Amino acid sequence: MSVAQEAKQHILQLIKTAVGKEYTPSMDDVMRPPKDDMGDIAFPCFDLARARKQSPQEIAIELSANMEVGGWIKQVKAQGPYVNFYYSPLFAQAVLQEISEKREKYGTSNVGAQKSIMVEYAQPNTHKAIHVGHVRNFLVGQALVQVLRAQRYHVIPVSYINDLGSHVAKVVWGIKKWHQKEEIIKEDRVAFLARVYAEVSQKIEADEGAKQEIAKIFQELESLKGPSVALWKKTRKWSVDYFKALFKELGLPIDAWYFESDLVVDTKNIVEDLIKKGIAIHSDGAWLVDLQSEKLGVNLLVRSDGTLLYNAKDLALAFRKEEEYHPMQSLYVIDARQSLAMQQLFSTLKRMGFEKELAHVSYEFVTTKEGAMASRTGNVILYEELRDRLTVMAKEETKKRHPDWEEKKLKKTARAIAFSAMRFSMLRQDLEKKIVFDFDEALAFEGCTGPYLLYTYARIQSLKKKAKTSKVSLSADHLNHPLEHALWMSLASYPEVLFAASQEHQVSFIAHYLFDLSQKFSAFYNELSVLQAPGGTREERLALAQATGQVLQNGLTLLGIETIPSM
RNA sequence: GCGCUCGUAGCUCAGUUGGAUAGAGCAUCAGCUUGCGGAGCUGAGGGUCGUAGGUUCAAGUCCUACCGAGCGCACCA
Repeated sequence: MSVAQEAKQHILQLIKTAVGKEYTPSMDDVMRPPKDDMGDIAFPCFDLARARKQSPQEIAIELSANMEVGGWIKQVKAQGPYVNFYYSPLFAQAVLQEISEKREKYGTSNVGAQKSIMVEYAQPNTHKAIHVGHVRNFLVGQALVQVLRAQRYHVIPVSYINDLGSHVAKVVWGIKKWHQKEEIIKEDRVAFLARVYAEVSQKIEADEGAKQEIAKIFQELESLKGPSVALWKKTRKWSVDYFKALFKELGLPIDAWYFESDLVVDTKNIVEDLIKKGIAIHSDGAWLVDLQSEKLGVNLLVRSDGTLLYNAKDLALAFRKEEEYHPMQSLYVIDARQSLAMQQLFSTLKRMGFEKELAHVSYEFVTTKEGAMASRTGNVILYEELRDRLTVMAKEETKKRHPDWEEKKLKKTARAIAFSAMRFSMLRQDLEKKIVFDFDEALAFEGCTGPYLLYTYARIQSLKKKAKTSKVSLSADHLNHPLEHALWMSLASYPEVLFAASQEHQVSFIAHYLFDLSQKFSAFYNELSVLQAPGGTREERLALAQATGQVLQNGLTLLGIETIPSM
């Protein structure tokens, strides 16, 4: 239990004692007052007022008079209908001590120690380009995995590669039709496939003959027999190799890879079984599971030409995962547009007797100002373009500040800054809100951005270096200034933020917290001198700064953002 | 038509699960460096929280209806 939680428990005990036996307050009954000068923890007396038929103001006065303060609690005060508690320097000291002892472990807990969770994310389609929409999925998935691991959940992150959809058949057809003899250089392979995909999508709009040819290729690919298979294998490998390199570049944790093309046999067996059991029914030549009684429409599994649909293969995937890892819970980090398909999947699995806990971690997609991105039309902002523009800009800015730095250091720093900007902009938004991508915003390094957080961290490192002492203060008696108080209160709350993020699958909580913490540190740093402060104060402020640096690093690491000592 | 999501300052977003006077960033304007890193800090202006009802001691938050935007709803993934 963190110091902050312990303190809250203590306060709950005080309240319980003062109120009497008929009442046991819970963690939810106490809150943060809206302003710092109102205290650190507040207890509203409205519920008691109703039970006792007494005014909440009177109760607040009565309760606060009946409480013994001491230790971490400096003062208890009735303010209107609230009882407000003020923490003492001993509490601040305990927080700083906890951080300096636990270091990179500060904020973690072991609530997940007995639970295994599989997290499926990073599900790109081969033969298509990776755009900033995919990037949101990758980075959210990565951060979620790391946040869950910080609560000691046993997490199995997996990637599912869609290498067999009708989009693949389109590309294979397009190459055979128009690009059979072209030599594609290695660097251009992935872009070439994306170009062909857009080209085919546009040209065959009303071409029934072409659609039939593509359907035939699809059948060949699914059965792995026929003249198109070799070309599919070759181009598929181009994409998969590219994904592996890209995931490595982003440092995505992935313990298992699944491929759609690898699930065909399993899927056919499952569908057969569903038909036998009467769960799947025949309709207009296709096979489907009727979920209308659950208001989920129909789950279409097999086309009238006998080929399999994505939803069917997802069933096989679920069983494959279960066989190989038997996780207690499975999370699917997938675009909100697939909410219905997800519900259909879960419902169908349930009818098949699949009993594990399943949940869709839904996030809204990324659009441009012109509207949704679609590989079909080529209206996309590619990952590489974003990365390269950010990197160039970060390098220019860094060079301006450090003309003496050598190329290697410059590059490493610029990369960290660029990636921090990209990651933070993708992670700071609530998952249920779409991101309207705008290059001007994405390239901003000021305000609520990744580079601002790195900058705060770098300043703290510089401070530590200049202090020329590794001695850490064990007291906090002088940290009474409102700016210092706000800072250590914020440090104390980090474990709770982390916990909430892990339970609600909202990594944005951490992003907002870190920004707020940075602002509080900057305000403190700007107003109060650390190195020039008198003896005891100097040591304590250094400890406060060091603790801030530690928490910043912990949080940034969970978000996948690498800190740098200077920038 | 049915379903899901969203609507908070000019723009982009928070708002700790119903609590005290609704907060940040960007943009605009005015300041701060012979003091630890100005990618920073301080201040100002800017709000009928989409609209109308309801629930209650208390509503940006919950309920209902409506308005607006986005997405989904049988052979795409």
